Amino acid sequence: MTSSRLRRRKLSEPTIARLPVYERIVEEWIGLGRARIDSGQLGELAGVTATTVRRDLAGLGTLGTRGAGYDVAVLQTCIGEALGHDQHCDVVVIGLGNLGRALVNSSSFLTRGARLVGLYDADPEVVGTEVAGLVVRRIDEPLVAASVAVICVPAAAAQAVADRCVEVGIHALLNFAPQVLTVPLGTAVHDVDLSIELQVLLYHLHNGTGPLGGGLLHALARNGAPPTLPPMVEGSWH
Amino acid sequence: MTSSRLRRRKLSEPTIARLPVYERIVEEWIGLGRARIDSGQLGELAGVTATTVRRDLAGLGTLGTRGAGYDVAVLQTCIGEALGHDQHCDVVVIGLGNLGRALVNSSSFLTRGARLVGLYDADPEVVGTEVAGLVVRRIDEPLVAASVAVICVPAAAAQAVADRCVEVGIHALLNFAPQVLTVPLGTAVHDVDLSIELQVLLYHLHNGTGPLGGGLLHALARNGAPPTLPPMVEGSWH
DNA sequence: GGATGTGAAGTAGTTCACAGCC
DNA sequence: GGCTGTGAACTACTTCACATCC
Repeated sequence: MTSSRLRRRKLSEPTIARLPVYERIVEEWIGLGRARIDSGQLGELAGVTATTVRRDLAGLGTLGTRGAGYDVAVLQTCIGEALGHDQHCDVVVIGLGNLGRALVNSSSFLTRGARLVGLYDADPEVVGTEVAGLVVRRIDEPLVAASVAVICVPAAAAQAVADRCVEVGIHALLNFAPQVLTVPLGTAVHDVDLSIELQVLLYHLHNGTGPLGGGLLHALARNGAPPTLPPMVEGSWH
Repeated sequence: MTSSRLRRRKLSEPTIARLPVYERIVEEWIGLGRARIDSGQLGELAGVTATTVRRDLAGLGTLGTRGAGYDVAVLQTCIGEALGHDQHCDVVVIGLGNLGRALVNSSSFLTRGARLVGLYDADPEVVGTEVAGLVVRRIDEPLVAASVAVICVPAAAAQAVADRCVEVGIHALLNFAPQVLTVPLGTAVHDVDLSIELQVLLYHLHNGTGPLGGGLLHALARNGAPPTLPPMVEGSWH
């Protein structure tokens, strides 16, 4: 089952962040019944160069066939294994305002490799209701055992929530609150700040090279890639 | 008003993404009544090294005072100017499901430099209601003039929405749908995939250096920074 | 022929180390 | 003394170019 040509070398951070993108595209192609994809096609859809795709995938092992591209089933398997989708990771979501609900109801957020095991909220109106198949518990109830906590509470409440996570042994936090969290050594916090994405876009609109025509594109799309693709561009600067 | 020591050199992409983080921290300090901050403090709160902070800020001009750090008011002004907060940018949000609502109601998303000018949704239940001070319009009504569209519709609807944005002259799209968008040259798409953040975290949990203790931290927090800071770590790998 | 996989080159970003100024 | 600002060194990532294999 596990491909023998699998390699377990350490992947670079940018590569890891691109793997979920490749995975989604590959699954789209599988859904469309297509059997193979080459690095040029995958790169165009993912917004990166063909060379980058090949280097990223080569890091997982010898997945392709020279002259014929990649088998999408092989890619799905190997990318999934690299991301740890063969194992399950227990996740609790704390805070079920609009953002928390958007995440737990998303088709893509908690699907692969993650298993939702607990929901918590402070609002008495929300506690006791069922969201995404789980009953929401009071935020001051004991947290169930989990590996990851997703923090979607208001900024003012985030630090207290983080403290409680640490107490019960959750050492990986995904923090959506715009609030710096203080945690002890041994706990990892990853901040996701949705406003940054818009801020960066605004920066480029104001300071971009040129008045929003090709100039912006050069700033936004892949760095100085020649516009080989005639009618489309998928800019994913990150 | 505008500081004369302002510099307008081009900033690197990672620097631009860190400026909103510095801005938020500086504003927190202003709210606390503190007058100055040094690169070490700012770096610790932002999860980067002091050197990185100094290099980032030096890109905006000569903002600090040797021996005394930075005046928080100066930082707020200069970072705000760099990000274009002195100008306003018209933004429409399309799709008012949980994610769209989370964004327009967020305290930080549409505050600085952006002005919300239109909301659109397909659901007849939602159309006509008021959200964040604006009446939601039908998604097939003409879009108002804007510079940026934030796309929060389901993946299946995203391409049609993008096409309509391009038609009415909106050439900067912030796409939250897990869907590759095809747009003509001259339009910039920036994809935000919330699931990637969790995927990357899962990768590190499964493949991290060590069994989730200090090992994970080293993988997640600033790359190999010596643990000088005694009780806290703010990991922000990105 | 055609597309992968990869050494080599190039580019971008970070960190070091210290001169300069308060 | 302390902290900024920055050349220089270093590290990481991307891109080029091509040998390799189907």
